[in-house]
Amino acid sequence: MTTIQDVARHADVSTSTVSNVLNGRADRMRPETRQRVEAAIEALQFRPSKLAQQLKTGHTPLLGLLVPSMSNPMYGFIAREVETFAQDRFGLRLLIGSTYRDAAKEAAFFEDMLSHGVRRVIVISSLADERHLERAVERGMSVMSYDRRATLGQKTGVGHVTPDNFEAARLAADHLIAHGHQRLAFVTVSGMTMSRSDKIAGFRAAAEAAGLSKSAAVLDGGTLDEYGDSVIAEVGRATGLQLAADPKRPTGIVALNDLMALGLMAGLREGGLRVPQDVSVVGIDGLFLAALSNPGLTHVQMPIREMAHAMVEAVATDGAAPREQLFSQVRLVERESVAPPPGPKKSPSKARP
Amino acid sequence: MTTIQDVARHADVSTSTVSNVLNGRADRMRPETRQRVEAAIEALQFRPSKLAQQLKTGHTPLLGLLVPSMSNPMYGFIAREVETFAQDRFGLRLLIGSTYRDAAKEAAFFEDMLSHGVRRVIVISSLADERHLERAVERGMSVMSYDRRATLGQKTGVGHVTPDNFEAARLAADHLIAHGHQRLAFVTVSGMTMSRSDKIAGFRAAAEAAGLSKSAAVLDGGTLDEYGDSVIAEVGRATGLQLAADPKRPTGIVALNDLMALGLMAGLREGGLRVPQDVSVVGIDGLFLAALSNPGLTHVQMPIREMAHAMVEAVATDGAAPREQLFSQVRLVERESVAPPPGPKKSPSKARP
DNA sequence: TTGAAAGCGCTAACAA
DNA sequence: TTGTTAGCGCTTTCAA
Repeated sequence: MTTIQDVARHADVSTSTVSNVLNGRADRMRPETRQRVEAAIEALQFRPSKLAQQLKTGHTPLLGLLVPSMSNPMYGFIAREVETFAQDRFGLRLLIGSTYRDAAKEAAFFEDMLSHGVRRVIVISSLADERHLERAVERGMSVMSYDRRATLGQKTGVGHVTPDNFEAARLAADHLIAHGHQRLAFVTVSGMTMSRSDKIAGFRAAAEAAGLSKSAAVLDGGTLDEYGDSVIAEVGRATGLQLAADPKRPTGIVALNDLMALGLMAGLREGGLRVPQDVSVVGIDGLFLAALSNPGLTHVQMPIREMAHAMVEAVATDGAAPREQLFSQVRLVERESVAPPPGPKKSPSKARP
Repeated sequence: MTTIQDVARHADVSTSTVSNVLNGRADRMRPETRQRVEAAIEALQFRPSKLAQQLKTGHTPLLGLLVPSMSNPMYGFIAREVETFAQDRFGLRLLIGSTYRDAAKEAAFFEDMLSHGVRRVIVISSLADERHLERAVERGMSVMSYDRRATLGQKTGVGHVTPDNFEAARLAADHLIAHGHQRLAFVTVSGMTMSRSDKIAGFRAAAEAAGLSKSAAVLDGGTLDEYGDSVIAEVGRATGLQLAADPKRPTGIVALNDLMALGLMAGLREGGLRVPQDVSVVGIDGLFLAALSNPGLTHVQMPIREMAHAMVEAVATDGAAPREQLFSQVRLVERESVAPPPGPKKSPSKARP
């Protein structure tokens, strides 16, 4: 491996001179010297070891990203946006880890990041508390958390970026209501997270505003095991199957997210129901896969890219970018999974009971 | 930050003694000494800096993974398997990069890996030549390439793991043929890669064996732009739409991969055709998403996890594991996207012309 | 059984 | 304008 010493020798200068050209301090030397150094670098194909640079400076151009599972298309998309932006804009490479929603794995990731000298981490966690994140901050890390609001009135070193989950679910429920649905349901999985409760609140607010509180239910489809990605679709499918067998089922359903909505549609179909003729479904997220489903899934699009960029900016510019952000640009994308409710119902225009 | 010096001072020993307990050489000291050191480590919450260790030893417990795009569910799945296995089995963390199928980005990734001291890299590349990989090997890297066979008779430092693409496509085409299809097509995108040509060969072999060569076509759906993941589904959809308008269209289609198959089905549907009543579709890959589509996508399942593990093993054990492997355990998973061809056709049992 | 010391490749005072 | 030098935190001879 070529070192800075080799270059110095080759160019007949000292290592500090080489270091100076490496670090943009070429003004401190004669142009001729600089050229000799550059020629030597080129000739020897010298690439400074980031390892050594890091050891010396304490900084490493690495960004840590912790997701529940990389194979979940949603997290995959976020990861891609984070990686591309971090690299193009700040020259940061991405160190990624899947936690499978396991606290021990999450803690181990932080330990490793620390010992690797990584001081910037973005976390998508569904863990109940944030204490391990706080501890990382105390140890000198800059950490941004996705999809969790800051706990009210609690000062923290951890920054937060989150979409407007309340509004997203409200929009989804409203869309169903506007089509005349009166028996509504929000389908989720076991375990309450901040974003889930925000969505539920949004869903309930829409129902209430339409005077439908009594016929709006929140359905818990079951537990997510460690692999939480294809699994969430499975939970959706099981729920769909169950719903199909229930004569008092809702006619309009808001799903926790797109993957669950896709599973739900599959389950409903397996149970002999048609979407949207028998049941309407709305997802939340904005996955491109929603455009491929049959029927195309109507969903609420979250500003994923913007949020990914905001998180990168926050950890990369330490302090210069806002660390608490709510992204409210959620919008409904209409496809074919929503229609008026079936049967002898009033028409949408006079749907109020 | 706590250093080995702090620990040594706290335990009243030398740094070498601390280093010895850190590296499992506790036999070289009195149990009492060892205990003092361990107590100090615990008390100070000391975690050795991997940075410094790396600089000294030249090894870093990092694995590089280069994929075309992390947001492609297929690559996301591979990435997850690679990461989990590398971490659980070898304690390796994952440094990941998306290339968007761009040669410059790919080269830059290798440069960075090198300067970070990363010596193990797994690459999923669709670039035409492998010279940049060879160069990395020459510079001391251990690299495994996915989905590309070694070029025949060319000795190389780059290892290869690939599924049996020929067999996968053959299986898919055979399945269609067994259902009585006579007008077959393989739908792909522009640009030939090794795995694509293997699939095409397998498809053709099946057609030929059934005496259907003349009515088996290879369709190029168009170019993949830099974002090649949702895009491949778009290409599929466009192709489906086009096919729907063609009265001489094939009745049985093998898609390059599952994502393309999903897009194809959406396009066919948009064009007014029903799958499988009008056109049958078979995918290749084994994405869990295929189970959610409507109709459920029949596809050929590749042994992704096994291949991911094999690649990790090959780079992690340098030399101890085989570096050239073909995974032949491909199998057809039947769902609902295949049926006998429509119209006044012979029945499947006497389909041979 | 333990410690002193050299050095991995680099940066950045400080000197010259 | 250029060079000398002291580390960054660790591992590993070699000596005591």
